[in-house]
Amino acid sequence: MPSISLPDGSRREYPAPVTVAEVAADIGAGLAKAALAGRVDGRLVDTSYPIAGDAALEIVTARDSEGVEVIRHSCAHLLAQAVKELFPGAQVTIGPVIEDGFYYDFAFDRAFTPEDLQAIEDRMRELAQADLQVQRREMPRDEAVALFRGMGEEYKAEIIAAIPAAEAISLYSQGDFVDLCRGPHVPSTGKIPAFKLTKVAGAYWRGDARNAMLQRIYGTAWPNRKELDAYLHRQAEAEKRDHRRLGRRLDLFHIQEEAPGMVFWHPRGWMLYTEIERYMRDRQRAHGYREIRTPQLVDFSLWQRSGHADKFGADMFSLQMDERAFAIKPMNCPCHVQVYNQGLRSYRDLPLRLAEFGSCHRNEPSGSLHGLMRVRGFTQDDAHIFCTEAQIQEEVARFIDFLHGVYADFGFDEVIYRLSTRPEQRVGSDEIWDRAEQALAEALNHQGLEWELLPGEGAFYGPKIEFSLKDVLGRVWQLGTIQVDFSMPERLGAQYVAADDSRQVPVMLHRAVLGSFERFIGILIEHYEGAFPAWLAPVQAVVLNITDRQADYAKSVTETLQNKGFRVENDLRNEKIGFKIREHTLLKTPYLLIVGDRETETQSVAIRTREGEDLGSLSLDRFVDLLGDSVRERGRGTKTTSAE
RNA sequence: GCCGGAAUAGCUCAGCUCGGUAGAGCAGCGCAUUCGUAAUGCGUUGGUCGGAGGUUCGAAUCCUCUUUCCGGCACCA
Repeated sequence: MPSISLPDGSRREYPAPVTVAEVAADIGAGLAKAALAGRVDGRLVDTSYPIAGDAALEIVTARDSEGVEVIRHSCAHLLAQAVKELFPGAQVTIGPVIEDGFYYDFAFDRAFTPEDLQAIEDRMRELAQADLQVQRREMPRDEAVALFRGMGEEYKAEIIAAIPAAEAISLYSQGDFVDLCRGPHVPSTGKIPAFKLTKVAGAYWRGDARNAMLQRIYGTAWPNRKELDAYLHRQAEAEKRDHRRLGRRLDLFHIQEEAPGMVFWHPRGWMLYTEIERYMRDRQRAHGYREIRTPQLVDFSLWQRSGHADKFGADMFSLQMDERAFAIKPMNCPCHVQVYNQGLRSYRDLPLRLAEFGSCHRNEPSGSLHGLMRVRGFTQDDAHIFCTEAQIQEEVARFIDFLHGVYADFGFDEVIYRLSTRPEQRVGSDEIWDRAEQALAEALNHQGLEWELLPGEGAFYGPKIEFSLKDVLGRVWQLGTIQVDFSMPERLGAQYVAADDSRQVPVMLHRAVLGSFERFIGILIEHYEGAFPAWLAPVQAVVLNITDRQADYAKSVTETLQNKGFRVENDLRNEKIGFKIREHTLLKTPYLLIVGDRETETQSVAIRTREGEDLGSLSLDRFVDLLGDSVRERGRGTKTTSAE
């Protein structure tokens, strides 16, 4: 006698057990058609799920995010079914839902071609059209292992064999296709309305590089054609923001074959870079850091003592000169300890904050290089705080405040916090790790921040907090970090004299706000789509004359603004004003100052923003104020000077 | 590093399937035009087709190796 309560608070009584689909039909024909799954007492189930007793029920449709996930998950199965029909030799493995879509990994003796992909997608459409019933059944584990082994599905059998023997396995079938799955799934293949296969790529079995390479097919699926199109449009928009493309178009930097993973900065890009560096230097000083500079090339033995050689020796650029081995520094920390070690330190010197815009090189795997985002030569806004254990929490808290201010100045306000704890390969005792992990967790809690735990993701010498932010497209980028290190100071002999005259080993906090300048600039380019706020724009304003008659006035305007410290250029070419406006708009210069006879006479400038807004004619003094304000507000500003 | 794809003028791309020593638009350069808010017109320069081998009478095109890039995977001190 199930009594079923619904989200609107109403209640329905049934004389006998009913399925989710039956309740949906009872409520209305429209809902019955839209039902993709159910949520019974909080648990997601199929629409065929029978409810025997009293329960709370929600009908899940494509309007719910879970409903969309069910569609994507079922679409992964549809993909697997199509592949098995077209390529019986392929073995199925796993097919999870991911953001905006799904993928399915197949073991196959060759790679799928783009033509295969098209054929598979066509077949999926036919199968969806056929509206095959999706059926769920359960089976004891060992029976399921035997079933899949019998079908030649070794990978699937291996997955099932890893499930505890006592658990019943749920299988889903549609047509002749059967797959192991937890579910739930849509009731029939016709409920997968809009999908597209997007790419094919290799992926390791169980995500481990020692295992076989599988063929992964990616796809996206949506409740309707319109949402699918909107998604594809978003993808195309994201592509327009690609920093590699904008980097070339805006003449910021380039990378070439002779120096893979290293950046050639052009004047405009370097202006942006040095502006950011100047800002960071200023902020750092204000937060009690002292800047230093340490060597690029250091005897290999230092890296052996620091422990880097053990774990990363193969990924360091090293060379042999005059029977001595050197390495180009991959990190700054061991060098910073050398600076710390000069002279005898007192507890009164702590905390000692040493900062360096440290140029580092790492031989990153060739396949991981990606524009400015992953390079082999980069510069960190690095610093090491030498302090006592008792000072850790306060230092971490101060750092978090510092970092929040910097991110806000760059126009980012959504920060994501993650705490990574001890990895398998590490230095230092468990007791030390306990203390370090706890100190970081407490600092986060003390600041009232919500954070996520990443077990095993810490650095080899200590746990870390990672600070990520969301850009304008909602993509998450990891930038800042603070790491507690109880090991390296000891390994490298750092000491201080405590109040009781004893010799103690300081704790070292590794920290960075932006991470690498290269990567951060890549993120900024994409976040702003190259339309940098005035304080960062390589050229803040450009003066355009209408005819040669105003050339002298245009030059004097340019000079006046340059003398006020602004980055201003002029464009005196004999071109139509519309042409010049178009060019400088495409170069995303914040302010276009147009001078014709009228402006020359009144000693003013007609201002047009890169957004196409006409600010009218202003006296030069008033424009100086306008630009000055625009620069001062940095990335916290309004629409005129930021992305959108 | 692994799987797959790509590399042709400064940029974006065509030519490659079916081998006969390269073509467009934009940019650049020259000339005319002096024109008030997103492309003025005409003319013109420019490439040993990523590199090295091979097949062939002949290779941008076919084969092998290699470098780099792109999309994933793995890695990321």
